[in-house]
Amino acid sequence: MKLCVTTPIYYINGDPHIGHAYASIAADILARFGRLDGLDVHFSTGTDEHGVKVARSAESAGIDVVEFSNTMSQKFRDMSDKINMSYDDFVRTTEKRHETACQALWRMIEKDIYVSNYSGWYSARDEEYVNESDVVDGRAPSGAPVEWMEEESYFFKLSDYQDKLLDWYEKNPDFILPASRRNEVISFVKSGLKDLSISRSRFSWGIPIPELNGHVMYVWIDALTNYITSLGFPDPASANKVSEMMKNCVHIVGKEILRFHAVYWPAFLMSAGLPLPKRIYAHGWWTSEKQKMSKSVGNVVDPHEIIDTYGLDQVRYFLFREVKFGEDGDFSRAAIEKRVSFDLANDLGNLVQRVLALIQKIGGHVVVNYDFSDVERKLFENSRSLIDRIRPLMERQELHASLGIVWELIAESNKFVNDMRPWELAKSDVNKLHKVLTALCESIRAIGFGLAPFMPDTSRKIFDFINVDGKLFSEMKTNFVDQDFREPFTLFPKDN
RNA sequence: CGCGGGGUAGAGCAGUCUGGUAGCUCGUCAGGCUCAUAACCUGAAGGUCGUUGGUUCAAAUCCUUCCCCCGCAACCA
Repeated sequence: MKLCVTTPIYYINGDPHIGHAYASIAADILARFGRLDGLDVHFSTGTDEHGVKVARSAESAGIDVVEFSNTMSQKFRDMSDKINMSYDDFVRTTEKRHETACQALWRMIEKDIYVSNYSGWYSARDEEYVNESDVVDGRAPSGAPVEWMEEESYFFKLSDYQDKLLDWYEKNPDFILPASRRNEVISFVKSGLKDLSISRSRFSWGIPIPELNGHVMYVWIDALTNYITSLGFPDPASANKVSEMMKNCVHIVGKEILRFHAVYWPAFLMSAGLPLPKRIYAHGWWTSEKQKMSKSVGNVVDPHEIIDTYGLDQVRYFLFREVKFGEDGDFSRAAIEKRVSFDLANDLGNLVQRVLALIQKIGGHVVVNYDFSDVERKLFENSRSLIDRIRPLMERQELHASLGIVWELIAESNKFVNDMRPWELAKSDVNKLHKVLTALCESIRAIGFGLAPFMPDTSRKIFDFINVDGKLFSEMKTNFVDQDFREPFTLFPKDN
């Protein structure tokens, strides 16, 4: 079984912020879950580097556009590494392989392409077309005057795909999630699709259209194609991989770019005769301390800063526990501090600590005993079934709910310790004590696996405590054997 | 009258389809327990379920009036 997971390719016009990290971590969680589940995973991310805005930013910074792109792209790569992202490939749209892929795709959809004139309100000062609804009194939002402009452009016959797309959405009701977003897309498509302008001749920082001087591809084909560039398209040797991976592909996107992925991209793929992805999942946006993030307010959350302050796994956990994936949420210091203290230190950290400390007290050795009574059996079964209960949630990208299930097991385990009072069993019933500890080893291992996609470092530490390999979920089906355990250390120290 | 979602305890939400004592998580207060960075248990406070009128033995739930909030409304990377 194959699984392809993608993040958007990030536009390099600004520095990475917590929103970029959020999308990337979400995709990383899905990719890690897939690998632990034994799937053949391809996980790609990258940067989107063409367009007039980038050319202009480079110019105003007095830097060559290629050098500018290198620098900015590296910032996103640094962010990806900072968040412990397990990507297999980082696609830059300025790479030669991507130019090849875009031009090949262009040829494959050429039957749906025609030349005409693109017209719209153009702001010479901003060097871009302005959305008609944003033009007020002949001025762009920037205040610059606009004029009606026409230029030759190539168009994609998107209008021909309206019915095919609606048919696809109907036959694949989970193609777009969450459902509320799917409804928006469907209503948009039903309102009627216009053909899409897919080239520009007014600027040159882009991918040249094959055998056509003076035109470069305009955003859509250039950007969206990255997903198959990463799979080796158009190399014939990769054809099978492209096809199989795309069928099992989950695109994580921001809600602001949903339409491109849910309408334009499937239309291009249909036109090219390539398989459509399995899922387009639109995530929400974060506010910062209840306010929209903006440079002028000064509340933009820098992933590096926040990770240095709270720790990587703490941040990864917070982002996917605090808010239901797909909805908007608020990022606040108070909220993350509370989650770290209560959920991580008190619930999770303390569970691991109290159990392993107990084992140390009895000499660091557990005599495994699966001859359970009903109480231990219940914890054992809930532990062994953990991943099977999470899997259907992960298949629908319900990341928040998945963590909720893990915390249910953590709570159950803590309660189990309270109820069984193993510190007393150590004096009264050693045989029973080892059954209790065996059940707790099972639950801690299950918790480690449940956390593994979300908090890889923490998970690794837990596995090391209990001598678990931790590479595949299938390990959870094996019984523990008698063994010695080392002294544990505190997973989430509270520094007053 | 563009399409859609929503207004339920301090916060975030479920419940509305298939009417029947208003629920979950977190927070607050009091007690118990304590192996541990503690957790758990017991009890308590806190809601006229946006508004108006109606149907009904009974309405958060069905019908109706009005108010408010939020998405989407195409070239936005």
